Amino acid sequence: MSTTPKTADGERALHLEQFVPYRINVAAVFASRALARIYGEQFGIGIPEWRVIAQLGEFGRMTSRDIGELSQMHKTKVSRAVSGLDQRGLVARSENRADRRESFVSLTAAGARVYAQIVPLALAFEQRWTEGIAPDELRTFERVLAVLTERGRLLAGTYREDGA
Amino acid sequence: MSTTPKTADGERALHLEQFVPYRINVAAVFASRALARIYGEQFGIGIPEWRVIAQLGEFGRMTSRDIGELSQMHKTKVSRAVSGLDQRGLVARSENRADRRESFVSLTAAGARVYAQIVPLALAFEQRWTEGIAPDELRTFERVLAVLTERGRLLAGTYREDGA
DNA sequence: GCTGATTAGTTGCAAGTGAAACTAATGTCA
DNA sequence: TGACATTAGTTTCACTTGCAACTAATCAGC
Repeated sequence: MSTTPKTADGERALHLEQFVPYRINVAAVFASRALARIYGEQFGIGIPEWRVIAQLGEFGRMTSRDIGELSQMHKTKVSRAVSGLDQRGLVARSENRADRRESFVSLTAAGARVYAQIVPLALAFEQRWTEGIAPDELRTFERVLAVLTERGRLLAGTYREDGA
Repeated sequence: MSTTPKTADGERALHLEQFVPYRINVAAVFASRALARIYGEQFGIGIPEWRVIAQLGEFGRMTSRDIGELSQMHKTKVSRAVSGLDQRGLVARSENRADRRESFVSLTAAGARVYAQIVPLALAFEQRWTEGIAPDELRTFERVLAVLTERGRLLAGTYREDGA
């Protein structure tokens, strides 16, 4: 694939359309946009809200801090997403008497219904998106993706989107 | 890797941390952040500006429309990036007498110097980022990424970020 | 148990974003 | 030639975002 092109003076040249950080970004934008359509148009839910719902649906009651850590979101993003979902009655907050700084967030019955409706749509999207790709190639893809994610986290520096 | 987990009632369950659209997004965010550090801190340049410079450095004089098409950016994003770079003297605009709606954009000498400085840094980043990954695995990764990008473009609907 | 550091979460603010409307120029077709 | 559609690029607007500052609560060490 990349044949390490060089300029006349021996320097390696850059071709944006082959530059992996750029390419992964473009792919991510398309995937996000397609997914956002699904839960945006049909449920009026954005990506941060979706991530909150997904975490709560999977793990049950948890704090905003844990939601942010698991879903890789900045604490302000989590805060706003939870507030919005709370106002719309999809999640409920309950005080933690043992530590009154934090509060537990959980899906309401309405929120659980939304979760149950979105999950099959999300999985169907992933299915259509990766359809026809050989399973072993997909596994390789996912393995490399995991390496790049972890190394990217380091190269991005001390910053973590959960705010620490 | 993904063993297609199911819930008690036979429905496939969703695990966000294994959900490919989510994972690719997280990886993209880390990569963008790390790269943005490089040309942000050292050159005061953001991602859209960087993409404009990269295209002009690779292809020479071109219109904003073409820049947007090649670098997958919305025309308003291109417009703002070009304006900013123009004000800072890194690009110049020249009228196309044959079609006065559009204008040609090209790197100035200063812009070309910035380009020449950033390219090796960007390539070095990519190198560090993908270091240690077996070449054939990386090729598979890139091939699958290309498929996902193209299919994502379709699944995202008629929308194209270049505005058409 | 008191003082300073840390943590969970919220809010103000400035910057960035895309959709839609807009301007100016060009293309199309009768 | 004239009327209408299309295109390149800009601007306006509403919305999202992350950072920094903030509040309230808990922890650490003496």
